[in-house]
Amino acid sequence: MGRNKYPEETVAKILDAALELFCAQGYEGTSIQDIVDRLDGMTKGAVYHHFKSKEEIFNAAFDRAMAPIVERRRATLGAGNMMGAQKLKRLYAPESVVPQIELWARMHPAADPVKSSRLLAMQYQGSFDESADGYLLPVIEEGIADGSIACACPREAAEAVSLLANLWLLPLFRPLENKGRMLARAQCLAQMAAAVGLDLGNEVLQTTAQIWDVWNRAGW
Amino acid sequence: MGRNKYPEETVAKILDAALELFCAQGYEGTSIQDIVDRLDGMTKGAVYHHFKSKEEIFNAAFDRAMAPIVERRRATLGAGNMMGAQKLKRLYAPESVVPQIELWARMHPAADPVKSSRLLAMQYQGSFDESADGYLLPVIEEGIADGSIACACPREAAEAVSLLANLWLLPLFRPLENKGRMLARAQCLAQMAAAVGLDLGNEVLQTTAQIWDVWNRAGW
DNA sequence: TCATTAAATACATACTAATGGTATGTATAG
DNA sequence: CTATACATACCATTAGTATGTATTTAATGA
Repeated sequence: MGRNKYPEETVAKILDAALELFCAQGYEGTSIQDIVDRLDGMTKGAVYHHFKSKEEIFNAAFDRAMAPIVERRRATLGAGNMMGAQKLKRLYAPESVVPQIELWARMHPAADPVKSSRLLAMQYQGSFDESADGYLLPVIEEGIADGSIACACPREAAEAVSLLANLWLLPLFRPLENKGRMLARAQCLAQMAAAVGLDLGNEVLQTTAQIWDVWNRAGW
Repeated sequence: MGRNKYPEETVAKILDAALELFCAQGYEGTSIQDIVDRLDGMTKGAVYHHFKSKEEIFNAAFDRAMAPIVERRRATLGAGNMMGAQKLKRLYAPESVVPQIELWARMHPAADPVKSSRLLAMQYQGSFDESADGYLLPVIEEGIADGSIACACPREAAEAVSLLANLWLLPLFRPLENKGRMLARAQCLAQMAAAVGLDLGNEVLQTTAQIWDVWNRAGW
């Protein structure tokens, strides 16, 4: 076959297949050939025409999947009529978190830290760069500036809360027996956050309950 | 060469080389051949005679390195003359933590979550299984039983504190600019722990300062 | 506006080097 | 003599590359 009129469809197919496989089998557990095999009839040449390495495919796949979530959050936080403290609560309200969870649920990452080590590293780094530095810290600083938040160590609080929210509250890479334990984690996190000046809001428990349901509805 | 009179020396050499390489270059970044090349004259046959897979070498290397630390901690916590609260403080006192840090400092893991993703996964899993379930939760429960600790969510507190201590306070896989920021993390962690009933002790800041020094003395 | 052509693009095919692991051979210790 | 501690030779899989080919698109000219 020669060239395709709509190469972006090919790219989309590659990224769809890659995302699913990387989630289910991990980075090292997924070969380029595995991806190619899901691209009815296409070959490795197509893949390496559009992407220069496995690494690039991995990043592109997740960037693409995350893009709508990121955009949504940007829009939510962009509104100028909220104080910092309000925005903080918004960040952990169902309407902000659930779409993200639905994405993760669709992606079905393997509940095995070793198999998912690459994903785990991504989430770990993202907790600092994207969550903490990217939006949580700015919101906290906004809150401090407008007087709605009193936090002595904004950066540290942002990092700790992000890390706990992403790698502990969400049971992405380790199974969690039941809803009760997840709610306990949420409660615990909220208490710890409050101790450093961050009120995550009363909705956190509701949010968590919804997360659990979304998670399990997806067949976990 | 035929067989060696002291095969355990061979095993030790393999594990030493493996540990260093896995830390510096990561799991996937280290090939069996890399290890073999450090075993003056020996070949892959030797390696695969003593270990059945790369995975097994990885685990054995870290188990061996951690063994004295684990033993030491067991001994410390075994003493029956301390209350739970005391033992908890002991866990975060310099004499308990510094040996562990010295080990990590010798191992020099790459400060790059992706390169170190496998190590990160190990630490992540260890934070639950070894740290939280292994010794922190038992100590907390002991403290609750003897009345020295009041903690409403022991398991959750143990997990959260372990995770933060291992993956955040210790800057294993991400560089940390200066001592001040590390102390700020310690302070923040102590505050958060206190909020769920865990008093890590006044020594935590001292411990952290020492950790920083050990870390940097090792050429970070 | 439309045919012609040149160039860029979208793939397919064939290949390479490196890798984890295995099968098997051989010398030595016990 | 047998089990063990290696060495040697080999294999299948993998990420990635080099190159070939068909088709789309852009440029050209009338």
